[in-house]
Amino acid sequence: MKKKSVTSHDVARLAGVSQSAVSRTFSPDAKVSDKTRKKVMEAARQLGYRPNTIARSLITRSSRTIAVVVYSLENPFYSYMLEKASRFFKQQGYHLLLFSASSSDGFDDVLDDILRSQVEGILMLAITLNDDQAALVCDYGIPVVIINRTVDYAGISQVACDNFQGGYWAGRHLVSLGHRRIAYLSGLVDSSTDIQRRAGFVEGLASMGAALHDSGIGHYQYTSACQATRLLFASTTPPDALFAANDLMAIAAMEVIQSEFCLKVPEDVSVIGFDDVPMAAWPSHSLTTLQQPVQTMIMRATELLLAQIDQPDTPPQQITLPVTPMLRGSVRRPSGDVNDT
Amino acid sequence: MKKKSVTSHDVARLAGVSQSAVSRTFSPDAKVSDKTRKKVMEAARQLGYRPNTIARSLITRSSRTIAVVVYSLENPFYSYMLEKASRFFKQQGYHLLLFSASSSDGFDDVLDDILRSQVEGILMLAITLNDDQAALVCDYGIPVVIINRTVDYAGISQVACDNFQGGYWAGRHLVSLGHRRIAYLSGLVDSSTDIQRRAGFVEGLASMGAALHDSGIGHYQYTSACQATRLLFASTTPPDALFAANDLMAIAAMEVIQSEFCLKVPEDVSVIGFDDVPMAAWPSHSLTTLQQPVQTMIMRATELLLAQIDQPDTPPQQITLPVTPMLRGSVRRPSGDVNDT
DNA sequence: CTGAAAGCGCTAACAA
DNA sequence: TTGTTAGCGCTTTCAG
Repeated sequence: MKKKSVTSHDVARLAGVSQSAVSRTFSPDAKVSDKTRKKVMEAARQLGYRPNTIARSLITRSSRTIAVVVYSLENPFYSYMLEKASRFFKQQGYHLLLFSASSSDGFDDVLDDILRSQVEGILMLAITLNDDQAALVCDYGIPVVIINRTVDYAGISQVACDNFQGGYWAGRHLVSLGHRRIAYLSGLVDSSTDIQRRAGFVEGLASMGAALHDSGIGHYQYTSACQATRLLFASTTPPDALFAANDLMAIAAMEVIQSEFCLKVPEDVSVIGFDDVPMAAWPSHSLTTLQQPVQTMIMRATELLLAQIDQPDTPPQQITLPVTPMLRGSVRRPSGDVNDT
Repeated sequence: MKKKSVTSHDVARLAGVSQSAVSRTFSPDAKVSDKTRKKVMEAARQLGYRPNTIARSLITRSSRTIAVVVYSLENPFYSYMLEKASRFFKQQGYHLLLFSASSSDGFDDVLDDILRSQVEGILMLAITLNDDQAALVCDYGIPVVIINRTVDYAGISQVACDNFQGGYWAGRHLVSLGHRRIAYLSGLVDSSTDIQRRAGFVEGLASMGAALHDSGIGHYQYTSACQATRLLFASTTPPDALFAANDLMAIAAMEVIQSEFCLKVPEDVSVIGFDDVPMAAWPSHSLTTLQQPVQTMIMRATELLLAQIDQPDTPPQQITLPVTPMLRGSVRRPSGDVNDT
């Protein structure tokens, strides 16, 4: 447990070369003779030398670090993204600095923290920026890509899915199945995804001459969704179909519906989710849901971020990807000829 | 998108003070007159100044950054830990640098990367170090805490559960329930957790006069566990009880058993898992499992790491916490008087 | 309490 | 190709 700290000087001394020779040896685009390099490498090995990234960052003004901000990792959808992002950036030679933020209140502090850490880009998973925050980051000239949340600020990139369309499909599908008491289980009511999914859903219902029967709020979380479901089904006119703003809540709802209200899915109640997390396909859930192309989303987001870092004049983009309905066992089978979108 | 970069000099100039005054103002233990501080703060605000963490780290030789290495985030057990760790360290003023490593092969590169980044501590989730790696880190004097994996190297701290005891309980419990064709579903056969759980299990069986009937390997993953389960149950003498090395695999097994082999859990097959991830308690799984005290584990680990950073003479510790059997619906009810451990 | 000066470990001109 | 020389933006003595 000796606190040493081998510097390039030490290596230079041992190798009998200048300190810059050492630096060059450890620089990607070296211009060093093989002889020098060999000497340096040997000395470095002997001393256990490793270049100090911090010092390097200070002078090159590039930390090769990305800040990833997550809201919660409870949802496998985001832990999957995080994992993928981690591998992608590592492969590109970037490090990931992980931040978590509960809400966009108090995010000011987190943002301040991020800005001090000299990251070269920010990837936000399901978190948004308010106008001041957006202005701040833009002013700093640091690229941001927001996944699954929108922000009304040109200059900030975002990657999301067609939430409206997904909601719309869900609405029409449930009506087409003959449901009439159709409820919506919100995530966070002020999140853009929730707003869009809900709007699409309501419009989908309307397009079939139906309307929203009831709704609850599940905060995109399991336990909260269970609670909301209890409220919904304790009503004198409980829903016969439910569209939840994400899979985690849809599954929570199914658990409550089946185990606490002794209703059957899909016989008594149809349930549709959103995301298509791996779990949704497990036989015991068999959740009909709207698939978001996670892989594509994270790829587009990470590539976009890198592009903006490498070429600061790359224009920010708002990318919207299509969702795909995944028909599984949690909704009734169509009874007869309904023409569905 | 202007690439500025306000330094303490700029602030000093505007505030009409020296650059050191600015530095002091932004140092936690400042010794600045209120008048100066006020001037500095005003100038800083005006310019949007934020101290450069990198420069600070270089001179203070402390990055206030912890490296967290994860194996996979598919298992909610670890994504939960990561989230908790993130919040804890943030609260302590530390940043988290996220690394992922698939196996301990090729971990050399990751370790090299970590060492270069001047982190002050390393937290490893379900990944271990080989002797060389352990020696290397110790030599660098950088504290490491390994969660859920052991390493034969004094000087490295580890936090884990009594895996042997957990396996032992599972073994005895299944036999006591009258099972005789008892199988084990391995995670990664060379992981310490798997080795210990299996050993405890086998010994538990033996203590009741039973022996392992069969086993499979599920790599701690869902899909792999499904595959292993298929093999196990396609046998002419399929198991009537299964102990899986983690919950994810136990759930995978139940899915396959029920949906593909049309067997009932627990009537035809009893299943026991390990971890007690939140999902295990969901009614549709209702998995009997051995609870690891995640909260405690992560607390102990993070506190230990911090202690070792703050006081380098803090001795490394090997912490083993007890596991708690959680009896749920995935195992038969005891039929008669069995005396269980 | 404040400013001047000396670096932290490294990269990047510039000369040799 | 190499060594020499300036710093990167900050903290930290050390005088004043």
